[in-house]
Amino acid sequence: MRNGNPDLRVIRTKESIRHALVELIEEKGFEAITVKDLTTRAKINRGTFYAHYQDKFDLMMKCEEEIMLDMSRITKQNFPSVIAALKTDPLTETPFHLTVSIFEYLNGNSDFMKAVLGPKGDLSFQTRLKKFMWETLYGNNPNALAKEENFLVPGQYLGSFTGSAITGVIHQWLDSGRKESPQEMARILTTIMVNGPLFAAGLKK
Amino acid sequence: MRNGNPDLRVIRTKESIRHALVELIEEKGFEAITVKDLTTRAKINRGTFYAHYQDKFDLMMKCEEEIMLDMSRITKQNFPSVIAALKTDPLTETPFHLTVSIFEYLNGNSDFMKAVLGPKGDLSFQTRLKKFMWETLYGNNPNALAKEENFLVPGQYLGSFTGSAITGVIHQWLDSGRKESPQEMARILTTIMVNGPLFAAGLKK
DNA sequence: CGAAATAACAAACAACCTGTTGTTTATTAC
DNA sequence: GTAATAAACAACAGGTTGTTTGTTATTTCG
Repeated sequence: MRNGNPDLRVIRTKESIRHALVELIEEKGFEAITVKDLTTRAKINRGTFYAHYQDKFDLMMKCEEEIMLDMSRITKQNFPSVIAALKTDPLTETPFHLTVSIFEYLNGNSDFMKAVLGPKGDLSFQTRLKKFMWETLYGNNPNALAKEENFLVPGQYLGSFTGSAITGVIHQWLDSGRKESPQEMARILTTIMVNGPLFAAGLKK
Repeated sequence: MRNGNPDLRVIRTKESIRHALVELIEEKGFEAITVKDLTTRAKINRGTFYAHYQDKFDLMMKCEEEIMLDMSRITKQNFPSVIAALKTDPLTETPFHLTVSIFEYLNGNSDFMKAVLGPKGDLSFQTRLKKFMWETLYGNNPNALAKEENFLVPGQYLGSFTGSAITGVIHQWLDSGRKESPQEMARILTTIMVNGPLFAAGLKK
C-alpha cells in the first residue's frame, strides 16, 4: 500500500488464504482449523497471516462481512420498498424479483456460503443471515413489529419462523447441488410463504 | 462401577462437568472451550475428564444424544401417528398436543438447549434437530416425500423450510426468556404453520 | 530504469493446550 | 478386614499460538 494503491502481493495472499479457508471448512470444520493449516494450504508463511488477520476468527469475520454487505446492497439499492410491496400485495412482482436476485448472488458465492452454512460452518453467521431475512421481509424494528395489531401471533415468532425457514431452504439448495435455477427457487420459496407449509404439502383443504 | 452399582463419585463428576459445559458454551462458545476450562470450572483433575469422555466433542455428543433420545421417546410413545393425523386434518388435536409436550420437555432442559442452539452453540445439533422436526411432521423417508404428487413444491424444500422454521421459533422462545407457556407456544406455532407466515402477519387477504 | 517502500519470508521464542503415562487414593464386594 | 476394582491424580512429550527477529523479494513511483 502506497498512495492508496493496493499491492498486488497483498491481493494474491488474501485470495490464497480465503480459498484455503473454504476448502478447510468443508474438510474438517471451522473449529478444527489451525492457522498452520491455513498457511500451509495457502502456501504462505505463518507470520504473513498474522500481518493481515488477528486470528482465524478475524479472517472469518471479514469474509462474512463482505457477504452481508453485498446482500444489503442488493436489497436496498434495487428494492427499496419490499415491505411496502408486501403490505399491499405479497404476490406482487417486487418480492419475487428480490428473491431471484438473492439466489443469483448466492449462486455466485456458493462455495463460501455452502461451507459456512453447512454442518461444520459458523453458527453466528447463520444467526446474522436469519436476522437479515427477517428484517428484509418485515422491517428492522422488532418492537414496532411486535405491536402490529393485525398479527395473529407475536412478531418475534413470525420473524424467527420466517428467517430460519428461508435460511433453511437456501442451505438445502446449496447442499443438494443447486439443481434448481434462482427463478425456480424463488417460485418454490414464494409458494410456501404464501400458502403456508401445510397447504403446500397438500395437508390442508 | 461394580456389579452394575453406580459410583457416587462418577455421578458427581459428570454432573459437575455438564454444568460447566453449559456455562462455558454461553460464555465463550463451544469451539473456544478447552478441556482445561471444563475441568477448572468443574473443579476436577483434567485426567479425570479423559477417564469419562474422549474429548470435548465426545462430551457434547453424549449430552446431545440424551436430548434426542428423550424427544424421540416423547414423539413415538405418545403420538405414534402424527403424520396420519396431519394428513386427515392438520387442525386435529394430536399435532397440537405433541407440540405442547415438546415445548414442555424443552422447558425442563432449557439451559442446555439455549446454549447449544445459541449463536455460540453447536451447528451439527441444530441440523439434527431440524431433521427431527422435519421427520416428525412429514415422515422419515425423504425420497417418498419428494414423490408425493399433491406437493406444490419439491418435498426437500418443504422439509428444510419447516424443520428450520420450527427450530427457529424454539430458539427464539428460549432466547427471549420463555415468557410464553408451552400451550401458548403450541398455539403460535400451529397458527403460523396452518395459515402461513404471510397470512399470520396480516400481509395476505 | 533505479531508489524507496513494503510485503513475504525463515527461524526462533515462550506460553499454552492436548492426550497419555504410570502412580496413588477411594470405594465396593466378599 | 481385605482384596479387587475403578476413580483421581501429577508429570510428561508433542503440537499450536501469537509474536518477534533480521533478511530477501517484489512492487510502486519518480
